[in-house]
Amino acid sequence: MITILIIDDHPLVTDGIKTMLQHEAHLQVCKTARTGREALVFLEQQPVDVILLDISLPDIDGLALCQQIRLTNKTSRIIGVTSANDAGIITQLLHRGGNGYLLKNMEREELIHAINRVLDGHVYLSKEANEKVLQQYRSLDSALHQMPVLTRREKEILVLLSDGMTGPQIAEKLFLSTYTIETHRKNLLQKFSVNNTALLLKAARDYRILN
Amino acid sequence: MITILIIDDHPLVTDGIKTMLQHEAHLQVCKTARTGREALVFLEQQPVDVILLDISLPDIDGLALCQQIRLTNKTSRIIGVTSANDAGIITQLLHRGGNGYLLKNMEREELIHAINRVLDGHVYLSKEANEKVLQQYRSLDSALHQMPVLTRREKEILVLLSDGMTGPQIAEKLFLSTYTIETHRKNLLQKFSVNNTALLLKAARDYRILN
DNA sequence: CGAAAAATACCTGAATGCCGGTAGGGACCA
DNA sequence: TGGTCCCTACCGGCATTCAGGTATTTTTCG
Repeated sequence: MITILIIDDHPLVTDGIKTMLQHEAHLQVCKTARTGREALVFLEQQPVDVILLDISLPDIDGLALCQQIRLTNKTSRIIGVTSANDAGIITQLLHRGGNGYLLKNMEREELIHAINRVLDGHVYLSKEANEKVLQQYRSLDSALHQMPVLTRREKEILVLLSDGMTGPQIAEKLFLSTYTIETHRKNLLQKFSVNNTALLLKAARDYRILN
Repeated sequence: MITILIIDDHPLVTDGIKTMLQHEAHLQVCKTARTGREALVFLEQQPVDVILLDISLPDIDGLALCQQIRLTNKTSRIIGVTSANDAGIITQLLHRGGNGYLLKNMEREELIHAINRVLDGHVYLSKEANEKVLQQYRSLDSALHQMPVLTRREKEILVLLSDGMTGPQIAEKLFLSTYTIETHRKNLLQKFSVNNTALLLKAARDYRILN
């Protein structure tokens, strides 16, 4: 018996999914939660095999919830469900421990197929969703995703920042003025279009400039 | 007829793949390239349906090459092939326009299945590769050394910090006082024995609490 | 050589982070 | 019913970062 948890605040959606699954004897929806908190409390007492998570919840950040579920729940398979077909969400979801991605206008067969796939250890992405990702690259703004070109000094300082060193500490280590370090940091922030060091390091990892 | 380009600098690998595909009448390997440059030059003159790209090339960054191919080549399906089974590479590959991910120790059937899937508009990830991602989370159970025990609130705030949010921003999002957020941050810093947020996030990743 | 890029350094003001506390209320449990 | 967490909130003070600049020197390269 495969247990399923549905997280969505629209009864219409949860009912629809339950209906889709009602003739599958081995699939049992053991709980529907309307909020992230409700889901987390439930999961603490009773883990499930598959979690269908509405990412487009208005009151809570679905992506953060996915990551949070993953923190304490290593074996569950999480499938993100959304109506908003935002391309960036997919890689985000995988980043945060998701195993699949479905659109709300899915067919019954696709839902069941997706559940089987993720239980089998695969990642399942809906065809429509994947098309959106490809469109991202087809569109012109892919130039925006261009990897920033960093100078030697900038890379050096980026690494030291990722080691958690502060500006003054780096300055001392490299026998430079603190002003100089801050100038380099400023240029790094600008090149990555971010506004704090945590985001800078995150972006640098995304671009595989940092580990 | 489906045309295939293989990019790999090991003849052993390219030959192996060609052998796997030789009895498939509709699949034709029309070119093997040993360098990224060679592949790009070829693609300018003759686009192909499927590209099998060795990501673990020593002389060139395979992920960057994937992105570069995608910039000028919108319809080709790109499948990353690697022996190094680094979990982080998968989402990177998708982020840069890849459509699939295979390990070099794949079976013939899996290769053909993957080609069919990506041509069908899906994303294909090898089961083994996906398992690695999941292992990241499972390894927590056998947990390493003294991993700090975090409360629910602390985990939540840790995730938001890793998104680059500042204290005041998190406070606003969670309808809490800035003081409260800073208290939680303070406790997190103490639990991980670090003295700034960059090191906190680094440590949390080391403990596989964050991605 | 000459231009462009990179590296260095400085400044100010505002915002945020870090460190050392303290402290009340609620939940859980022996 | 008393102890122990957890969550919440507050304070002062100092350090650091961020966001705007400007400006000089050194390096790189056609």
